[in-house]
Amino acid sequence: MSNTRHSQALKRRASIFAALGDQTRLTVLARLSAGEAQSIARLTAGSRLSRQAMTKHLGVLTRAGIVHSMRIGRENLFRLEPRAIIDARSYLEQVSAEWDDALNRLKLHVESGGSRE
Amino acid sequence: MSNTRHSQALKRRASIFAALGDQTRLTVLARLSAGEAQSIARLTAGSRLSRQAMTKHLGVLTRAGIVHSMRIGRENLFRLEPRAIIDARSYLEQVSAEWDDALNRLKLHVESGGSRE
DNA sequence: TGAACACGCAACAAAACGGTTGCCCTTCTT
DNA sequence: AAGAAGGGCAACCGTTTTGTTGCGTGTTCA
Repeated sequence: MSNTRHSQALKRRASIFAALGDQTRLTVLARLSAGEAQSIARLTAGSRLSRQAMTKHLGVLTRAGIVHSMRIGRENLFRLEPRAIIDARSYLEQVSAEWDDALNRLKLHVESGGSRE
Repeated sequence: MSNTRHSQALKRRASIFAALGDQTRLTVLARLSAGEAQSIARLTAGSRLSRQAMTKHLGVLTRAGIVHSMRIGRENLFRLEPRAIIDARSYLEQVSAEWDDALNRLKLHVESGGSRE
């Protein structure tokens, strides 16, 4: 079934948006969007969270593909992974484009006085 | 504090993304992006959910400002509200732009052989 | 008018979420 | 070698989310 593949894409997108749906994680993202990879301790320093809480948030972002990490010595450095962001962005572009199209069709429809389909 | 206003914007954005972070709601959005306002019963018909579950999902989308409804007779019609979508989209554009900038700066930095800061 | 339709509200249960605490291990640093 | 720094793992807890069920209300239509 092509339905299955479709459903997988949907699930993945949902997980990306879900990962973005949290203040703390958006803040982390803002810090990482500066480009520099940062350790858990460093990311924790700027917030009121415990290190373990931050670790969990980073886990959510990682599983959603928004971020990825590499171990360097005793540190675990996290960096932004823009592919997921770009995917989410293009999805929203698509939705709003479809909506615009629908609006334009409706407007034309009304102006032309048509009533067929 | 300007911090408070900032935090409010963050919270709102997070709630928008959180509302998008669900398969069922993404499916609803896809249907509504066709442009036509649809009733709860009609939206429910295409899914395996109960009407009440769908009602709750629509509540989430409504509170996030992604959708709005109007009562017509005995029906409650829901329509897409693109402002929230556009806001979310522009945020993602901003993040990926910042990230691109960071990458470019890094690349320039490496190529020029600089090591300061 | 009465049945069918569309919906709201409230109570409830199961699962997911966000966060904490305690303990342990590895890696630096002195 | 010993302490400090960075972090993983698992158990636990309160809250939120997601979904269900039961029941009541307004609307449409034959």
